[in-house]
Amino acid sequence: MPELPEVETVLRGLAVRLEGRVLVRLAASRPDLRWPLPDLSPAEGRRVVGLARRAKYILVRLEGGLTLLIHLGMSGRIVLAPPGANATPPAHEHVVFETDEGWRAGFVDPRRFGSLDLIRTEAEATHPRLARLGPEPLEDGFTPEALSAALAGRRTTIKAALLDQGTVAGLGNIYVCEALFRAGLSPRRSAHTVAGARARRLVQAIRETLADAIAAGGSSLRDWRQANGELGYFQHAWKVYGRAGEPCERCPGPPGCGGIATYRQSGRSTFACPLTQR
DNA sequence: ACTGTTACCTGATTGC
DNA sequence: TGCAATCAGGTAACAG
Repeated sequence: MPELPEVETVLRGLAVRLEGRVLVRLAASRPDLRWPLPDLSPAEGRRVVGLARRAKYILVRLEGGLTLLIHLGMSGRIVLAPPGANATPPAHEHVVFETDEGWRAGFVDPRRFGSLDLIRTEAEATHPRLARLGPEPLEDGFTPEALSAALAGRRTTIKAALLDQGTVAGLGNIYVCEALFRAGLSPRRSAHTVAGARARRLVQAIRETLADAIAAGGSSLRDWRQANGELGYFQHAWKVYGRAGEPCERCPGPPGCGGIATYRQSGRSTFACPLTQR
């Protein structure tokens, strides 16, 4: 569920309570999420030296060269509880961290597509889940040249290529739809035809979409919340996602356009304006 | 190597 | 109202 802006939002909320603190207790209430949970005892008693994000992963770096690697999957979130708060944990809270200040951070994930690993910090770059990720879209390495090089020769659609975390890291179904709308590119366009001016437009559109979403605290679909319990509000800024049949803001209105179209691409819902996205 | 499909899991919504 | 079918923000494993 959470895509890059939501993960970034969770990370920022979590950092406030974890950075510089000692993790005095880590406890799992089941043996696995998507994969078996690691033995968390090596992390206990260690100080958090910093938090970072790579793609949709949160990296909690601990003193002594260990990193907690968190992925929220489709339904994962972090629920913070202040010291002395009512001890009833939320439903589907599978793992909890407690700091020396008494704050608790619970990993809540009904669908359990999320994951938690404990790895050596020096092995981050070579970890199987991180090694093949493409460039961070908000960093300097994500250029039109890099994007068109990554798309060259690919016979799949631009939408599928952008959902591939090896092309660019952190996009999911919502932000791919939104970025393609902003770029004026059809989700069905062949990936390899996105080069030159189209690649420049797409890089810009992806950057702007993500930056705007982060500024809004992410999108709150259903009851998704930030770590501090607040709702993000970027869902109100969606131009196409979830807006099937509505007129798109770039179209002059009827006649001419049946509104925003929705269709399935590789099992996922796509939303796009059939007139302004080519 | 590349591409599309399936599977993992629960809960909310939709349709009969 | 009840129940079944469908759909969800992700990604790894698989088949072709």
